[in-house]
Amino acid sequence: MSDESASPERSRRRRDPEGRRRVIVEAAAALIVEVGSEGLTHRLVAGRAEVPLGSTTQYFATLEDLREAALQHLAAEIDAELAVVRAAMEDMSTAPAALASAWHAFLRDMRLVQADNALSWAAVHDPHLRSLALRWFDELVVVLSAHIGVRRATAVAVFADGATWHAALHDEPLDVRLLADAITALFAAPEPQEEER
Amino acid sequence: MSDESASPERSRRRRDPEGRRRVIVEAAAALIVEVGSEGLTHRLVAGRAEVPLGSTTQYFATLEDLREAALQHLAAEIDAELAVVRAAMEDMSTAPAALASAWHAFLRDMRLVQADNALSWAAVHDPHLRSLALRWFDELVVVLSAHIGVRRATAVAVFADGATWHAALHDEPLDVRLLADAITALFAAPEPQEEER
DNA sequence: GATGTACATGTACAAAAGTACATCTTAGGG
DNA sequence: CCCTAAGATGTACTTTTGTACATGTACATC
Repeated sequence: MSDESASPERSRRRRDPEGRRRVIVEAAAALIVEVGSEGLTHRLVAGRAEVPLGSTTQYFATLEDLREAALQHLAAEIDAELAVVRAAMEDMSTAPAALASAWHAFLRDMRLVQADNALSWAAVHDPHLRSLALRWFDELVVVLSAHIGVRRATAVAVFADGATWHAALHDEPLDVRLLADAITALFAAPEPQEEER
Repeated sequence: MSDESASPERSRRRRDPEGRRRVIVEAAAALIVEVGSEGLTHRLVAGRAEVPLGSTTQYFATLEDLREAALQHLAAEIDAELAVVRAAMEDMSTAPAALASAWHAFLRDMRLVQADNALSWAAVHDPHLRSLALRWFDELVVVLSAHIGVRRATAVAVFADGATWHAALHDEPLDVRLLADAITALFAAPEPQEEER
């Protein structure tokens, strides 16, 4: 019943290696968001990307390679969203509320939330993906550290991660007020000396 | 190379429906911790439980049923650990530090951490598992709410969840001092009136 | 316009996995 | 001691999947 042949005339498409590769990666990324990286199959990707099965194996030697390319694509998308968060930190006086607002905006994008979930889960059992999964976490800590120190920054990032899972499991983000209150509190948490000996 | 026939004499074991079922569920639970609920297969479970393939299909009509039984088993284990956390809340004066300490103990048990990861991930795409995955979260919120209100309790639970993922992705828990500082701060966060209109 | 190369496409094949089921064996009642 | 139902076991069958590869075709070059 699949409309694989929706356009009976489309017998063969133009040659476009880069475009083809892009389409495949994007389809794989979308599928990972929907079914997880473990549910990925060549045939699913081919169907979603509307390319023949053979194309998915031609551009990626193994399914694992395709998976990784797709996860990298998702990580980049998540990372792009962090630009907003970074901007929220410009004015330190409004930082906690602005950060809460920026994070709330991120949480409203279920696609990104589930992308992060998939990436984190995949990284748990594949250390090779750890740096990818922790990219936004580490960057967030770096950005925040300049203002509130490493330990408070880490606490805020941990809370942000928890909020992401909460949003995924409740199909909607926590209200921005709660985020703001929590982040404000964490900004003011005690920061013990790290260098004391 | 598998020592499937370690005891050449063990041609057939005694009849023991309940024990057999238990062994299968426990093997499945252990495997879910190791490879995730999506990596579960009848043959993997049979191998781990050292029972014939047929036994895994006899006690569970479908693999999905076995998966769910195993996840339920893991949820119960996690839940049991919450008893310690509950105890930490008895003396309110030391509550934040005691809670941090109890949670740190939980995070040191990688098996439980990864069990929680697997459960959460599975629940993201299977709403049927949501209540199972949120069991400890909801219970923690209930316990904390009595002392600090729903909103602060939720913030603490969200942080705890984030800390669980952090531990999983770093192969070790955050230091107990950071947990304590963050939880203390969240205990003191502003709690807006919820009923105001 | 010929031609060769790189890409597009369809098909085939072996391995893995879910499931069904026929066949044995145990244990408890007659 | 016999007999039968419930459980234990091994195997076979079908579907799905990763991957290889043979073949077809567009496009740059001459």
